[in-house]
Amino acid sequence: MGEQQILEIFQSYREVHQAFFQLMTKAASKHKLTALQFVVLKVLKEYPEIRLSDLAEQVKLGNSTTSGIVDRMVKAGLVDRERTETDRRAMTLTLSEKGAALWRETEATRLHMMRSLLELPEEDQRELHRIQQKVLHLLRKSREEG
Amino acid sequence: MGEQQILEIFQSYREVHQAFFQLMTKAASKHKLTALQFVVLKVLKEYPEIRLSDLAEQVKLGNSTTSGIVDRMVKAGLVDRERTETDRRAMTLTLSEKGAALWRETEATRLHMMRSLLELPEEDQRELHRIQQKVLHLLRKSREEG
DNA sequence: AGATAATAGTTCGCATGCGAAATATTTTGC
DNA sequence: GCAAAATATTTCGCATGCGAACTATTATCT
Repeated sequence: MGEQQILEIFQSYREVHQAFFQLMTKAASKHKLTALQFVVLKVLKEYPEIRLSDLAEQVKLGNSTTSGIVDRMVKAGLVDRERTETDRRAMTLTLSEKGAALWRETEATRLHMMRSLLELPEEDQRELHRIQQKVLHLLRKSREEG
Repeated sequence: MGEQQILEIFQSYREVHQAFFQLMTKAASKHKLTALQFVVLKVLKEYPEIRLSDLAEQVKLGNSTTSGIVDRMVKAGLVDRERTETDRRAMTLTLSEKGAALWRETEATRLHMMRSLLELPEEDQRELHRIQQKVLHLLRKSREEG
């Protein structure tokens, strides 16, 4: 596989990633949310009282990035952010009343957004997952080796 | 495929994309470049006198994003940006002497960076490409349908 | 217990990334 | 040939995204 092919894979990943992101952005905007706020809303619904670092882990983002996203949601009144009782370094995140209500309103939008994606055959999903893991492994190995 | 699986695919794409990006960032930083400057350097080498919109097309980015990237490269003295003779709306982009020299210096780094990636079997590359196209198609269809 | 190390979040500086609006130029319609 | 539409790029506002530096708190080591 030559340099050209590698660059093409790199760009094809960015294309798919951005297409995904734009699809979610469009869906989220119906509720005056951003794509990541849409995702965070779901995580907070599933994991009440989650810590910021655990949320970051869930959404596969760095701490500082997640902190910013949460901060904007707190300012918008969607999330309550309080110091954790048992560890006063940490923050406990919970959906506010407004956030929980908004989550319920987004359900139809979520299903509608996913409609087309459901068409990807199970077989392809498995293959995609398998190769993704392989690629991730190679990339991480390469990164470690410097 | 449920909502959960879709979100997982979305995140796995972001993970691979970011791993790629970080690998390139690390390689590029050896020459005091960013990942995208690294890519643009190569495109400008291959397509001298390219227009900004054609460069944007090549790297799969929007015009405004590409404009910013090029602007920083012009300020760094790597790229010459001039009004196109035949169409004074457009800009013609070329590597400067400094940019061309830097490009030559990056060759070893490029090859080194790609080393691990070359291990992905041809079979997997083809499968990956096939499924990527399918996913992209589904995403675009979904986007158009609103 | 007190110094030291580790951990959790936030803030900062920088670079993407987009769409919308603005500017300059060219093309089209009549 | 001139008004209107189309096109190329830049600028703007906003939201990611990262790592490094900073603050506050907790854990560890002796």
